[in-house]
Amino acid sequence: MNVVNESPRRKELTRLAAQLFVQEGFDRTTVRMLAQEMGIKSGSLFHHFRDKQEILAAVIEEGTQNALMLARQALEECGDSTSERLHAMARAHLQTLLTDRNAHVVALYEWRRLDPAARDHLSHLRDAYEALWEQVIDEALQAGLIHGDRFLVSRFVMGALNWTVRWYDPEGPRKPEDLAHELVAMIAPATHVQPGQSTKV
Amino acid sequence: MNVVNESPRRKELTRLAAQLFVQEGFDRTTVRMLAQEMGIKSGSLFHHFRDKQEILAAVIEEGTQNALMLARQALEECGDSTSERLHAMARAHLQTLLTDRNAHVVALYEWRRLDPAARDHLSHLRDAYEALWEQVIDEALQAGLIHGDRFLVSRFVMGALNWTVRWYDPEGPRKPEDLAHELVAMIAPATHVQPGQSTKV
DNA sequence: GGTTTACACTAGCGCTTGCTTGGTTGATCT
DNA sequence: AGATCAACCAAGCAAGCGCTAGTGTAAACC
Repeated sequence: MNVVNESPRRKELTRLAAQLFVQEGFDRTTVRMLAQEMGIKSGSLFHHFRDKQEILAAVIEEGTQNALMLARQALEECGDSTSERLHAMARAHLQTLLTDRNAHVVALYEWRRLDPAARDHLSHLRDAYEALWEQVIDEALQAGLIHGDRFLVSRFVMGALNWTVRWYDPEGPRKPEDLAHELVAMIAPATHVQPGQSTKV
Repeated sequence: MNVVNESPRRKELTRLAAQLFVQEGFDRTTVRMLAQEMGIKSGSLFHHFRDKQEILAAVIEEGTQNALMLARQALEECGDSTSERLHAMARAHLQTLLTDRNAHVVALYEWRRLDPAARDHLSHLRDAYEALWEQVIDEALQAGLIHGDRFLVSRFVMGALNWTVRWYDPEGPRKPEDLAHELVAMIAPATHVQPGQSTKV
């Protein structure tokens, strides 16, 4: 059984699984549905994954790794100002929801279906991501850009962002950039944003 | 089959079902588990509900009706100022999450498990609740209390609030009142809050 | 006093589930 | 040419699923 490695085939299967998990939910997605989507028979599935749980864990790990990487990259590439860093984080978050939507939706909705071992492992990844947010929010608090309780503000912001998967329509007129702008404007109204952009209301 | 009426027995069963749906998720909760929790045999369950779907719909309807009622009541009882109305809505929302937690978590997490007919019926209820929010946010926008896009701001606020079920600990030191205060302070920092309370930071 | 109603029971049908088993294929390596 | 190995398949098992049929019983109603 090809349980340990990270073959390209396994990656492709993980991507397909994410799509099905979003459409049907984890519990309603049967191994036979997964196999069919992948163009193989259900028995063959267990050559790539130890069990159904491991497919879920693979989907979530993939998505979270990706988000973490993109957020770190966004922070490195943006300017030093606190306002720019807030923007960069919000934009990166929303862009991953756009480009890597399935894995993220699964991570948000099916987290509780993970068994304790997988949950423990993956929560470290998630904590690393949330730590990035808390750090940037800390900076914004110290700079007087936003006000309030560190813990509560970061939870509220994460909530507002994560909730977007429920209503955001990538085909609509609003771009991730617009949402990020609006969110930062909402919590830090006095902010001067990136050069070249006016503070729209 | 006692499918139509709203017997007290049925209400009690709905409450128990909500608890199990939160613990296990809808799909993982079997009719046998539900029956055992209710102290009856699985066959007897179908005297009270047509099928398993109907139990889910009952749970969600109960919770949403409740939230809508409490929000309307809160708006009637609070003062006329926009700031007070914002506060009242946030406080009411968080208090329902505290007192009627199970039904709300089910409504948030298991919405997609509803069949189309039930979803259609219940979405009207939910829309009525969200309309209350949009109305209050509209007032706040017009009063210049907060700024931004009407649609986006209300979605962000709903997200921040709904997300609280993921991290809020009712046993902890923070009261719903505190969260409501902090949220309003975050999006409307210049607000003068209720008499007798200082703007804490 | 007979009928209806509400609520519960027992027993199990028909089907689906995650997963296993034992074996085949075709490419790659030595 | 033989060995190795990932990838796949056909067949099916044991368990569990939602739900039904038919029955019992005590209280409520006419």
